[in-house]
Amino acid sequence: MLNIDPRSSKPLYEQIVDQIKEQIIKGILRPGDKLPSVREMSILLMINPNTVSKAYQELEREKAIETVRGRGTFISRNYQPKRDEEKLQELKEWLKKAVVEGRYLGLSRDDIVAMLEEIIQELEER
Amino acid sequence: MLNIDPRSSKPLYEQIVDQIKEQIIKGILRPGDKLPSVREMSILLMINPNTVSKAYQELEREKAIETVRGRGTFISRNYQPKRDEEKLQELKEWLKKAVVEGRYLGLSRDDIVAMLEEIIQELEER
Amino acid sequence: MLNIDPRSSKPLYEQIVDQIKEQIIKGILRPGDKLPSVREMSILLMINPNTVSKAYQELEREKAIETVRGRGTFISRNYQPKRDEEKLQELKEWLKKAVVEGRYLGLSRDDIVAMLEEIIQELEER
Amino acid sequence: MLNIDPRSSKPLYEQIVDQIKEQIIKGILRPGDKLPSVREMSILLMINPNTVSKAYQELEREKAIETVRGRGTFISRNYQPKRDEEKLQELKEWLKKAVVEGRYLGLSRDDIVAMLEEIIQELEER
DNA sequence: GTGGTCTAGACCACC
DNA sequence: GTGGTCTAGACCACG
Repeated sequence: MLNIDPRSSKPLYEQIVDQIKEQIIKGILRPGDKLPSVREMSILLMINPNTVSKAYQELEREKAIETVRGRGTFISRNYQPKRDEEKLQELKEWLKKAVVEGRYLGLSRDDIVAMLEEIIQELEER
Repeated sequence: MLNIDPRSSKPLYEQIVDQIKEQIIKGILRPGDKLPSVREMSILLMINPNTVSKAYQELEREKAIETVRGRGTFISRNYQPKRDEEKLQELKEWLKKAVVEGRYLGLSRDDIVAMLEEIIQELEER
Repeated sequence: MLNIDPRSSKPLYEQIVDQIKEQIIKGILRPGDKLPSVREMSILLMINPNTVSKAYQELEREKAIETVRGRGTFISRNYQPKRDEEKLQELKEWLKKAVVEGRYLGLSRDDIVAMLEEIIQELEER
Repeated sequence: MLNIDPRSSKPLYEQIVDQIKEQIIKGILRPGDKLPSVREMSILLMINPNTVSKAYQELEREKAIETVRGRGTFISRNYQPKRDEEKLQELKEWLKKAVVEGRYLGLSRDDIVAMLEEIIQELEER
């Protein structure tokens, strides 16, 4: 279900967070769906439970998932996007980094826009 | 000249690297321009010379700058972009992260494309 | 395990890099093998951890080793050699330097070729 | 006559030393030939006279050139190669470095030997 | 003057 | 436990 690479420089917990959010966007995970428990997930991914726990906490903080005591963890039903200036800033940083790097790789302005659109396409296929 | 935030979670040396690359793309720094010496820059930014040195070495590795022994450090004159599959992958990761995050912030597909174009615009103003 | 000479003019970190690469080629270190941690190695070699760290980072940049977060550093499993024009040029420089020097030492053309073959032999004994 | 690159990581004086020795081997410079004075050379190469001086001193130490007071500097006539264990060791280091690097670039044993022979060829063309 | 290397010692994020 | 970052301060080669 998730694809974790322990050799990546991206922290494990962040890989989990990002991929779960991606799957929610894609519709693979839907509101109300149950996530594996921390313990199950840690076995599935063969990583430390603390790491999974940290990922879940982060997702809960962002209101992407909800924990119901004694029942488990679920994709949020009533998720309401709200503008978060900080996140928005972060988002722009990523875009800028991509553009600067793209320029260095010899990409044209259109190349980069096309790439972005392709990525959006992929995420919305379903 | 550079805008360093010691409280950011992004390492200081990486902030330096990113900003210098950004200024090169923007044309603020031009091929052949001399950068402040490691010592000067460390005073300007009020950080340790070793940190500046690390940033310069990283930039040199990426061929963005060149150091001339005993003379100083300069923006590369004949930089030739070359396709680097890995860097390209990294770039896509950033874009994807931006898109996923954008969705979570309630941005539409067009919002994000518009944001990207705005960022490109800013970088190419000159 | 490694043989470091603090009096050599070759930087310590470079000695480490070169020797580890040599041991990988020789098969003494094999893909998946764990390297001593930075701290352990620094104690083994009686040098500063930062110096070991610098060596490891350089090796990682060259994809000779991989670090797994919180677990340690390992010889890369799936290293794929790729042609690198620059490295190749460097390599030729070393050969040329050896040839010129050899001539000055009174070695014949065959002497030098024999020496090279002997060195290759040594590296491939296992 | 000489081809100096101030941006190279190889020290200027070493570039001079290496190239002069190379030209002697190639026969471009012959025993008895006069070298430009330190001052002339420094102007030719547009570098600091001290740097040229350091190169000449090194060449003289290696008995590749001789200085005749008031007359100038000349390629040695009576150069007698003698085995110098230290130099020999250095030479082997270069060869080894080339071999290790070559392996990493995916070169076969024969590739490397062929490269060496090609380089010898070039040096002996005249 | 320049950058490169090294040490000692500290703090941090991640697992 | 792991490696990554940063500081302070030193020494060195090079030009």
